[in-house]
Amino acid sequence: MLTPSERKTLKFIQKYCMEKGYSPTLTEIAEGIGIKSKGVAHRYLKTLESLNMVSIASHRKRGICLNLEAYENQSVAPIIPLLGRIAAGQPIEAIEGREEINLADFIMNPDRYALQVTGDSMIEAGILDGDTVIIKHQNIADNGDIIVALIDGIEATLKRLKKLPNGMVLLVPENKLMEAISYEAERIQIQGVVVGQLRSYQ
Amino acid sequence: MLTPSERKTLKFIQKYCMEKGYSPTLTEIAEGIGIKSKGVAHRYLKTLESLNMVSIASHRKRGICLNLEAYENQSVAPIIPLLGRIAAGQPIEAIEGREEINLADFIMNPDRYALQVTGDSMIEAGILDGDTVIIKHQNIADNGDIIVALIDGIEATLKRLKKLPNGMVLLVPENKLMEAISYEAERIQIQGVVVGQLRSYQ
DNA sequence: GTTGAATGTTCTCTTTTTGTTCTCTATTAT
DNA sequence: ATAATAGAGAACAAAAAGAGAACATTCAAC
Repeated sequence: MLTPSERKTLKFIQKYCMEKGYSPTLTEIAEGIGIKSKGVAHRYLKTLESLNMVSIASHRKRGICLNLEAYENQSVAPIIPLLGRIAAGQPIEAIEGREEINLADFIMNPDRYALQVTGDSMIEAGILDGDTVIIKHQNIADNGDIIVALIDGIEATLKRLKKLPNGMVLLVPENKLMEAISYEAERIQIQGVVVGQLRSYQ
Repeated sequence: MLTPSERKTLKFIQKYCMEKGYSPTLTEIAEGIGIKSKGVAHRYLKTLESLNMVSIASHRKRGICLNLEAYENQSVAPIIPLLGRIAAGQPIEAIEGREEINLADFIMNPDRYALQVTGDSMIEAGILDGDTVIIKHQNIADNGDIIVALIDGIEATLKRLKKLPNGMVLLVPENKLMEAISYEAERIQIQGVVVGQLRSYQ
């Protein structure tokens, strides 16, 4: 059984690794758990190692490795429990099989990047002013995709793509107050396709 | 596990390639990660190559290639580059300061969980059928919060909360086709507050 | 082709940061 | 009193970071 300080140490390491992608130094751990001595932090770490909670690459800097099996219940990976499905007028319905979602799967990929959306042109597609969209970098897109389009090499805009049979493309806003505009295909350069969207209410 | 400098190098290359469409030179990498020596940059690159994160065409100029597959299953921090702000009719505007978004911020706290939304009751708030919402578990909420409400201990629903002065609470759907319904406060139990929302288009 | 600037590669060196191992002290529960 | 838990901090070893020189190779201009 862990002592409170050891538990605190483990929690700190978990959080740090999750946020940064690499493990903390002894000094950072000491600071993180509110003590001044890295020697003490080292001692806690040794205990955690002897309990197989972590493994430590000797003398390597930032060489702490969380032992996932021992700590399955603690979410170390960017995973949150997916409790179920909520619909108006129903109890929350549990989802069998998938019990958690991994945010990394959701959007992480090296050719993805994020853009913050300004304006209301896509509100009827559920993309609001201030939302963040995840873009996959690619130069072609399918009909109906929401794309980042570069018009005449200058203006950038987020619109739904519609290819017209006559070599024109239509950029369709999802907002009744705005008009779709058609362009000659040569004027439009596709910079990427929206593959995800997220919003924070905090 | 990568050292912070190696990670920084990888991130820089990733961003550079995304923006320019070709890989940076050693001098550019050195400059990009804030050091002066291209020899050092080369050393980091060699480490990344040995970890299969990138492949390097020997002696070729700008011969760095990101190794997508290896990068994927690597447990990296859930961070993606935030390239800028997109508004209709403007070039993409760079955001100073924040250059990446950390998905872990979304979910760091252990009292968060996810729910998949069914139904259209919140579409005017940009929460569509099939979206996932991140819920912070708490029993009280402020006026205007979007909450998971349990009605009479049975039905669960996602609505915006409005407290009425007479001890009643109003659960307001964000959909013109639906009616807000008021309940005696005792019948409503708050299960959590929506702190985030995400959607995948894949 | 030849040439020269730009770039990649390989080193050695120094400095800084970090890990490891101690010893000493204080507090608390049994 | 004793043992377990906490903490401070010194001293040393080792790794990582960085600078920069020297040389090799490309590649584009001539």
